[in-house]
Amino acid sequence: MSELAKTYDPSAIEPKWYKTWLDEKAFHAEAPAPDAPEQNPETYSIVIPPPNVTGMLHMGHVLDNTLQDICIRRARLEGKLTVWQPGTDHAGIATQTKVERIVRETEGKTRRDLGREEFLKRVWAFREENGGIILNQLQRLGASCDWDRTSFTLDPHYAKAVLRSFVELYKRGYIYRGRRMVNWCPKSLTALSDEEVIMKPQNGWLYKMRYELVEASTGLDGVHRTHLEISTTRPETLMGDSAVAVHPDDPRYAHLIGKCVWRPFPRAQIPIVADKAVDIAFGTGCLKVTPAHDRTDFEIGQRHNLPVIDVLNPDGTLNALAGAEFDGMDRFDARKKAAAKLEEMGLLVEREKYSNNVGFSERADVPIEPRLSEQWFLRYPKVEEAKRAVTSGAIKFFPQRWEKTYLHWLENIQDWCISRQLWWGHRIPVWYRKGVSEAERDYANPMHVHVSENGPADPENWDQEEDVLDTWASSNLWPFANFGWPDFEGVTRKEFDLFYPTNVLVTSFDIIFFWVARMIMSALELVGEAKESLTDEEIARRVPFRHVFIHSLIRDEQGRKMSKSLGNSPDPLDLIARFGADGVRFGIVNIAPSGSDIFFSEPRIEIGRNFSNKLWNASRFRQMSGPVGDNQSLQAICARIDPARLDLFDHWILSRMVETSAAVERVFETYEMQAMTQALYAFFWGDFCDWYVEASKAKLQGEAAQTTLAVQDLVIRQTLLLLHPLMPHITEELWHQLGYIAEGQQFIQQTRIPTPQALKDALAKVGASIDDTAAATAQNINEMIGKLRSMKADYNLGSRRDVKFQYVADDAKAAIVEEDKDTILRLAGAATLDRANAQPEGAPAGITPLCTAYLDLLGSVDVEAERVRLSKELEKLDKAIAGAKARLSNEKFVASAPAAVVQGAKDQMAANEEKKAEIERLLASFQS
RNA sequence: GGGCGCAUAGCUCAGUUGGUUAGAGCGCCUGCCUUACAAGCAGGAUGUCACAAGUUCAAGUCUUGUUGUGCCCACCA
Repeated sequence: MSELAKTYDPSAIEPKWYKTWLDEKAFHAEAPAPDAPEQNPETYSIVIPPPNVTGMLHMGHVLDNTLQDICIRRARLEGKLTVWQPGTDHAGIATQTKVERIVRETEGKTRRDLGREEFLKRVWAFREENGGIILNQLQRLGASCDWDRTSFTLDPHYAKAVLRSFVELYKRGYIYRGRRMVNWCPKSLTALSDEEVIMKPQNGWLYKMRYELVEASTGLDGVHRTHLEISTTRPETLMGDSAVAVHPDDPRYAHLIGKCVWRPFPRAQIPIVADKAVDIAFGTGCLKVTPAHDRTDFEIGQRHNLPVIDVLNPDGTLNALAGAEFDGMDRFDARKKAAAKLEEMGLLVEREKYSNNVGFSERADVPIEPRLSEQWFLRYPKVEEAKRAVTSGAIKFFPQRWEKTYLHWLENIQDWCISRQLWWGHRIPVWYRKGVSEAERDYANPMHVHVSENGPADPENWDQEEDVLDTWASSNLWPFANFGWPDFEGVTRKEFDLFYPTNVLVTSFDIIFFWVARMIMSALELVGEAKESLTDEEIARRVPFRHVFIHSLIRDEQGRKMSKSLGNSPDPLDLIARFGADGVRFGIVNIAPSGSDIFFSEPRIEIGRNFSNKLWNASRFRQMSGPVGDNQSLQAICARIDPARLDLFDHWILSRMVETSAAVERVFETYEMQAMTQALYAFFWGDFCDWYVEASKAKLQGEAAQTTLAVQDLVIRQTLLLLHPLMPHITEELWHQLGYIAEGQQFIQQTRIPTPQALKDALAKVGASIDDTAAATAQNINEMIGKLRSMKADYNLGSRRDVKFQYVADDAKAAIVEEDKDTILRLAGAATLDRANAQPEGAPAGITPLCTAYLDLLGSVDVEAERVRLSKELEKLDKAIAGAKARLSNEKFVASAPAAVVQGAKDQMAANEEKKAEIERLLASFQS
């Protein structure tokens, strides 16, 4: 134990301890060996939401992983066998796009220039180089993951699980091939799921144009028409129009149904069809139908057998079907050109500014195209059970309101397009027979299509499906694939039984659909025997986690999302360098409300750094106050307490310690982590440092010194244990510096954190039970000291220490004041505090819970100022008394309120009236 | 269009099942380098708890409505 430095320097402490923890495998846990005495220890497990393998740590990761680490480290302190499973996600589109860009920039080549095999080599090489970065960054944050278990979604064991899940779901009829409208990203050149499409309001134009009727005619409304007027935001696709639709009940057009209009270019007759999807009230009530390029239009087309005319290439340029003049043109250029051409032809009626929602590709950030294509789809399994998992309570969301979001999504669930036209990912384990064309392929015929984990026995006769799986179709196996599923062998089965289901999933709401719901459904379907439906008991056994802790998103100070392009995302490593990992952890949790979004602000992170320093200095003071005795256990410290020497302040701080321990314990029932930082901050800084330590300074010279130091050691010990999950490094360092480490133990985490009851019991055992009355009296003394300080400040004597006070009190209270006079003098900064029998002449007075105190101004009191001050106080009291009186005189209140509340009001009023009388007396004395 | 939140001090937010005179941090003002800590200490000012009605002995807290604001979902061209 060396002397601590004056200012805490985390850079010296944090890496040192992290390295030691790693070297000693402090975070590693595994199932007990078969011959171990304890075969079924209490366990606690979490799987990390795997970050993208090439990702960089951002503030969202900091919050998410700090919260997980808090849960994990607390579980260790509770003596549980604890596993935090780390790993990374291959992140199909994100990673592939990144490497494609690098290849393009450095070699001027596309992935197709390189070919699939060569390109994948580049991605693996890139992953080799960058794949560990984010994990190292998590280590710098202090994350206590079991790194020996680090997993990657393309590892062989994981790939096996992914293939197994595909084959099983296929066999059970959940996966099928279909030709459907999908969301197509013209930049990434792949299909996307609905969840990967972000709707954004866009300012554009609504074009109103005319389609010439083949035969002009008069409608039921008496209007003679030669044209139909149609509104569209996308004139560039009109070449793909194969009909115009009207509502069947629309009197304006009913007579035209079955007739034709001229599509202007390429000029062709297209029919007018009736369909209820048309909104009579929108625009003119006529809808041009482009089945290839709009979902609704596609459905209308299906109902009316309309041809699908695809005028777009996969990359978003127009093709030859759009006509020679548009062939090869970008879709947005084509929009202008099509509008111009309509205008030339005299068919453009008007163009008005218009704002509508357009779907954008989440990754590439370009407008997606609805596109008809052949894809693999998943009909979600166990949807009903997934709802029941939550409604039955097998899975609980915190905060609970997210359950509604989850259930609502399940109510409206659509089949999931799981194939991606990418190379980086799990290649779909389907093989097509060579020589059988796509047109004649029969998916039910095993001679045409082969689906298995290992492929056909005669691979030379088959071609494997080119597509890979959506990344989320592999990451949804994360909670069970990492604990040995599907082929449990030896000890992994035991591990699975011990660590699955995991206790809690910690994540933010934006991936409830992407990941959380899908994990639940896949677990319900795949963990255990194949079954049509599940009972509540089976659901409870299969779910991947018991709790889902949803935390908020971190935004910048103006409430904007953090993004690279805005440059508003602080670099966590920079913050860690300046404030320490513990400081950043404390700071970010301290500003993270459970409900709404978090507005990041650096000054608020500084609080964490400041708190670290406070903790450090309080420990330093302890070290300087006297030699550290036996601190190796709760019992050893308690044994150093002489119960006869415990004073009011000791009882008070011990009682606050127990209360704070209970408050922190409650936090882990609801995951309201912010409450933990607030409770610990208020207790350690506000109660312990500001009051207890200051009050005990005098005693350190006296006979009670040993007991006082033992109480300090006890409080600091409990604080370190309570704080360790949040601030692991500094607490570990202080644990060792102050001699808390027990014989034969290496780390703080090996200590069982005492429960509030255990603390009380340990104290009781040495005859030092906490005396609540004494604690309350100490509180009164604190209030009295506050009053004395305030009186000094009012007379500009705040910094003087030679101030003289007198007081008037009854004998009982005077005894208390006399008993603790030294402490009061010291903390109030006064020279004397003498008991007087009557009010001294012309001295300003203050009413305290224990006495009326008078400040000796040596005759120089400003009478007028004093009167103003007292009048103000009197006013406050009058208000309080009037309120209490009104209530107490109300019979209904006295009759129906709980007795304690009524009594409280009475006591309060009595005390206030006493105070009031005192003030009135003082005021009167100034009148004379 | 449907759903979910939020609205409390200048700022960011706490405020348990309704129950004394509504709190914290930051910022601001005053005074302190008081021997652990200036990343600190002491003191101080600032609130029609968005608005309106209702329930109740009692409402920041519960109910309804209004306004403002944020987010999620949805095929109005």
